Amino acid sequence: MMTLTEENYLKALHRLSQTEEAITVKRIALQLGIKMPTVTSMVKNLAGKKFIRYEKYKAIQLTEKGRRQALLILRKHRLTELFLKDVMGLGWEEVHDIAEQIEHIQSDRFFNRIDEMLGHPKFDPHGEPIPDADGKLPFFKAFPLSGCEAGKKYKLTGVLDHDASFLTYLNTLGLTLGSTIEVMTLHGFDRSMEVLLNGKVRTVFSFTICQHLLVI
Amino acid sequence: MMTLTEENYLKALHRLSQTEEAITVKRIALQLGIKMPTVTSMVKNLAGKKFIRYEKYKAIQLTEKGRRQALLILRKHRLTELFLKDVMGLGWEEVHDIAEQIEHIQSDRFFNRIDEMLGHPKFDPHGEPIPDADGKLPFFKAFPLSGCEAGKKYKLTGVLDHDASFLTYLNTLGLTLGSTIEVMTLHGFDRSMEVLLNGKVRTVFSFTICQHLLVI
DNA sequence: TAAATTTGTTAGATTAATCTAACTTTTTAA
DNA sequence: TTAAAAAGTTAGATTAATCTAACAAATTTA
Repeated sequence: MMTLTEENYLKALHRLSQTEEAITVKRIALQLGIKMPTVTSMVKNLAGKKFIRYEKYKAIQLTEKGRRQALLILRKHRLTELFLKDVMGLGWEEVHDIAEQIEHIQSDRFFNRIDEMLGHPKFDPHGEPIPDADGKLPFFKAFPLSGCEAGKKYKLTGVLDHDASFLTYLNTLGLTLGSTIEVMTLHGFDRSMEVLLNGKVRTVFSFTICQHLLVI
Repeated sequence: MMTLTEENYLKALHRLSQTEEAITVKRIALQLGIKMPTVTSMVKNLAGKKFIRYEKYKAIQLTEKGRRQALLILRKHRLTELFLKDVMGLGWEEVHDIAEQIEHIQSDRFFNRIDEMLGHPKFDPHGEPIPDADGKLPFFKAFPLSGCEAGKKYKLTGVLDHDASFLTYLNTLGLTLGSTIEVMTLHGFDRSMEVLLNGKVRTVFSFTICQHLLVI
């Protein structure tokens, strides 16, 4: 049985493994808001349990066992978010913090029932793919709005920032998953862009915002 | 902010306060399945936080603050049980262990939404009264079947044992809340009784079983 | 390439929750 | 009413997760 803290480390490790950069003690510490020595000792613990590969001063890697475990927690998190939104009627900006707690509940019955009630969904309320019961991820082809061309029309399929403040901002613009985003003008100097949302609302997105919006 | 362990102590304390017997270190230790010295130290901690009154070698008492806190946890537990049964379709024998975990979730939004979806219910799936958001309990007049008379007919309104094995046994008899129980014969020697359930099933209840069935 | 900076590790302390062993107080019963 | 039993406390150890201070290795940069 894993502790709650171990589960949170695995989740963080998985998130960090999704970028190009190597997984370092520093990055884990930043991600979790704790100090490096704490990470060093936990990393030794997780290595002892074969969730990660670790050698002093080297980059850290999830093992297959660790990756699988992380994806099963992610599955519980994302199923919970969708349940909170679609069954319980909460907003997409408030589901993350609650799911963060419920994902640690130990009960297959509970999560399988959620999965059934939602009809075995493939994506959560932020457009993130939900791993299946075996820890396998569905194929996923969206890319960030920051890599888009002027004059084209896209569909919002996901967001990479799950903070309530960001999502509440999107709410005020009437932006939800499935909304259209037409890129009007690209500004090279700060990489911001002028956009038309749902054919109605006209505004400017900073580069940071564009990086956090996934479209197809 | 209370720790999970402190919350579990308060719940245990509240349960123990509902019988005649004084709350002792021994009873708390038995209730929680831990050793007495552990209880002594936690009891000092809870007294420091004004949840209980404690003097060495004396009986322990919940303060008003402690009682209120315990009832708020109980509220979350019982709302969750009803939600798991009525919204998620789980059986009354499997909801307790899951609710035991969910009751520690910190989110007013979550539990208020559950309360709303259930229409502000007054009783959980085991017939236990649900404290309101202020920690007040609804009036409750049921009594155990063990105190009943032969030849009379009663309605099952609650159970005092929430173990899956006990509830599964009731399931096999077709007993649910609202079922009728007619007491046919009382046996003085072992205080067991012959009963007729829902006018159909005839069986014998041991004294222990009768103590765990609440009726009106 | 050597010095400075950044990153990582070790050692040792702290807190919460638990334990066992030893001792003390209270209660029961001979 | 005192001796035995039960209940309770204290002292000290353990584990998980965290910290700070000090040191060591790796990387960057002048």
